[in-house]
Amino acid sequence: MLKISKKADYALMALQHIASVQFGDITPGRVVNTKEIAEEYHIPLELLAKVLQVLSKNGLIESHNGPKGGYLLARSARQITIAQILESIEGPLAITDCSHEKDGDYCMQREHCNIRTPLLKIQDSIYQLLNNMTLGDMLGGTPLITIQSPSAQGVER
Amino acid sequence: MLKISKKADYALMALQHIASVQFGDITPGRVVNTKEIAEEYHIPLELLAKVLQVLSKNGLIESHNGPKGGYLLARSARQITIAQILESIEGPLAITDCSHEKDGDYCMQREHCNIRTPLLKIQDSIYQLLNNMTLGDMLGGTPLITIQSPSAQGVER
DNA sequence: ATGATCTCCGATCAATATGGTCGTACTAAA
DNA sequence: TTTAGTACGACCATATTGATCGGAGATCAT
Ligand code: FES
Ligand code: FES
Repeated sequence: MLKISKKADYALMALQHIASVQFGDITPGRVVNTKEIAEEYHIPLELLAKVLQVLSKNGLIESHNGPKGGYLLARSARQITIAQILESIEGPLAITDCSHEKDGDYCMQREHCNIRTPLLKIQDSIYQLLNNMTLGDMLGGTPLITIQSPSAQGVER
Repeated sequence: MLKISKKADYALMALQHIASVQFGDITPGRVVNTKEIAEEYHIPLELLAKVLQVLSKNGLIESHNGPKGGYLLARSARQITIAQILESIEGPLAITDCSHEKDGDYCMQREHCNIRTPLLKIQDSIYQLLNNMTLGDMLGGTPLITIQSPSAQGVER
C-alpha cells in the first residue's frame, strides 16, 4: 500500500545519479545522457526518457540537445526536495481522491464524511516529511527524521 | 500520488462509525450492521461487506451472525491504529515494490540501487506516523502531529 | 551544408490493480 | 422453521500504470 509508481522510482534514481556525477566527481560540468542512466540501472530507455522529459519540463533538470547532449541539474541538490520530484511525476500528493476537490465535484460521502479532517492531517504530515528531505540528503549522510505524536504516548501540547 | 484505495477509505469510515456508535452514545452494546453503514455513507453494500469481512478476519472487529447481527469493535478505539487498519486492507506498507523482498526475487536495480536506504527511511517514518494515530484520535480531539527534520530547514512550501 | 546523434513529444498498446457485482452457503435469533 | 443477517468465492468492468513506437526538431562534427 501507499506505493509510489515505477516512474517516480526511476526519477529518483536518475536524479540521484545526475547529482552524484555533478557533485562529487572531478567533472563538474559534465552532462549525463539518458542511455547512460538507463544502462547503469537497467531501466527501459524510452520510459526513462519520458520521465526525464517531464522532470525537465517541470524545471528540475536542464536538457541539452544534440550530440554530446544530456541532462543537468537545474539547481543545487539541496534545493530539490523529494516531494518536488514525486509531485513532478505523479501529480499533487493526494492520500484520498477527494483531497483536492475541484469544481463542484464532491465525492458522495462528503456531506457525512467523518474521516476527512484526520486524513488531511495525515496527508499534510507526509508532505512535510517528503518536503524536508532533499536530493542532497540522499547523496550524503543519512538524514535524521524524527516524528513526535502526543497521542499514543503521554498527551502533551 | 500515494493514494490509499477506496476499500481502505471505506474501512476507515466504517470503523469510525462503529466506534462512534459504540462510544459516545447511550447504547454501548449495540451492534452495527453493514446496510446501516452503507446507506449512511453511500457505499456499495457488497463492497463494504467484503471490507468488513476482511477487517473481521484480521481481528479488528467482531462479527455477530443472524438477525439483529452486525459488527462490533474487537478492542478499544485507542488500541486500533490507522496503520493496522490500512495494512489489514491493503497489505504491508511498501513505498517501493522492493521494500520487502521475498525469496530470491530481487529487483534488477538492487545491485546498483542508490535510493534504497533513503526510501526505506521515508517508509519507516510514514509507518510511525500512521501507527501513532488511533481510531480514538480520529473520534475525539484533533491529534497534533509534528515533524522535525534538521536538514533542509530553509525549504518551506 | 550535410549527415549523425541526440532530445523532444504525441500516440498507442499491454499488463496489472482496483472497484464493483453476483450467487450461494452458512448462522443464529425470533 | 422461517428469516434477516453474515461468510465466502468467483467473476467482470474499468482505471491506472508500465512500456513501446515513430517521427519531428535541435545541435554539433565534419
Ligand atoms: S471521502 Fe470524500 S470527503 Fe471524506
Ligand atoms: S529499486 Fe529495488 S533496490 Fe532500489
